[in-house]
Amino acid sequence: MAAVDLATHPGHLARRLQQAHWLLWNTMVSEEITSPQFAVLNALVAQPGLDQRTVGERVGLDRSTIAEVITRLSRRGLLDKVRDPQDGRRSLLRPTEEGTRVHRKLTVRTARMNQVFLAPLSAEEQGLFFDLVQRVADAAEGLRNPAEPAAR
Amino acid sequence: MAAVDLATHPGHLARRLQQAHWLLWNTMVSEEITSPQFAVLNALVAQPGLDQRTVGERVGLDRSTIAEVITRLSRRGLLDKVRDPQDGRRSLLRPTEEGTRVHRKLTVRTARMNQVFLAPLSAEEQGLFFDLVQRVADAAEGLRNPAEPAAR
DNA sequence: TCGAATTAGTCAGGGCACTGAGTATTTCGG
DNA sequence: CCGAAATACTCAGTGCCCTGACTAATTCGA
Repeated sequence: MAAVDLATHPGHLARRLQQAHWLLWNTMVSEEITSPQFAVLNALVAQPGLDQRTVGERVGLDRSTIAEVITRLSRRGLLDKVRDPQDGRRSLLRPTEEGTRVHRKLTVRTARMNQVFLAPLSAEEQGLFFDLVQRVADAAEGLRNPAEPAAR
Repeated sequence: MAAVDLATHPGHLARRLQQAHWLLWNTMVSEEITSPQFAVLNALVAQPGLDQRTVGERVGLDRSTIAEVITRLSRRGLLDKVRDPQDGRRSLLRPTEEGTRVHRKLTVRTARMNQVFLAPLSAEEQGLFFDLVQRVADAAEGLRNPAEPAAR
């Protein structure tokens, strides 16, 4: 009676979108390495020697989650983790050779997957898709840090 | 060197979108009841007496996940779960009074939250957002069931 | 009618995501 | 120089999400 239509709820849609992506990733890219794992690997290939916190920030994972992801990647031998001799709090990360190789392989597959994923949209629509989703996500993330204290 | 820009990856964007939504839900709707839990409650308010599988289908959760969500809702006393006397395989679900009350309360808050979430977009853009995201999600979900065997 | 599918649900296992509390290390102010 | 604050990370706890293997119940066909 008083129920709403979930199709009008952007959050529900967001969840479905991610599930859909997960499915496609799993079948077209890899069953071993997940999308967040690839994101971490990608960040380290771009800039080896980053510490955990920074990588997490770059790919959008909190301190706990990034720790888990790194543990798994390290267990698979795709990255090395060493204590920073300059600052004993940090762990410095860099991809292994195997990690670099895997990253290269998945990059190709990921590109193909993205095409399939966005295939239902025209080129202009794809641009729009990125723009709209990014603006919504950015705005909501912005609400987290209540925007620099106005005064001073 | 060979790293890609994650901003061009729809999957990464989808993940960020969902995280953003989760954050907003948590602060504006409820810290107790999650968005998937609300979706299940909503389906049962619309149609009490559904079985687990059907509810899962309606809200987009697989058999295992729907079972967990229902356990939690039931533990909180928001729904009743009874064996179908007509078909001993099924569990029939219906919201309790408390469940209905909670659903009503959250419906109001959810509407407010959705407005804030989509605030960065104009009215037309919001329509577009729904259309684009829905089409991408639908298409990917469609790939799961390889579309009715062409020749019978 | 009786045995082979089919169907609903459970269970174990792996992974993502967040919070709050706790530990170790560094930095900074007095 | 030394203690308080900040910083990086770990750990425990909760919840979502999926697969594959299993159990119980029903249905369907020979």
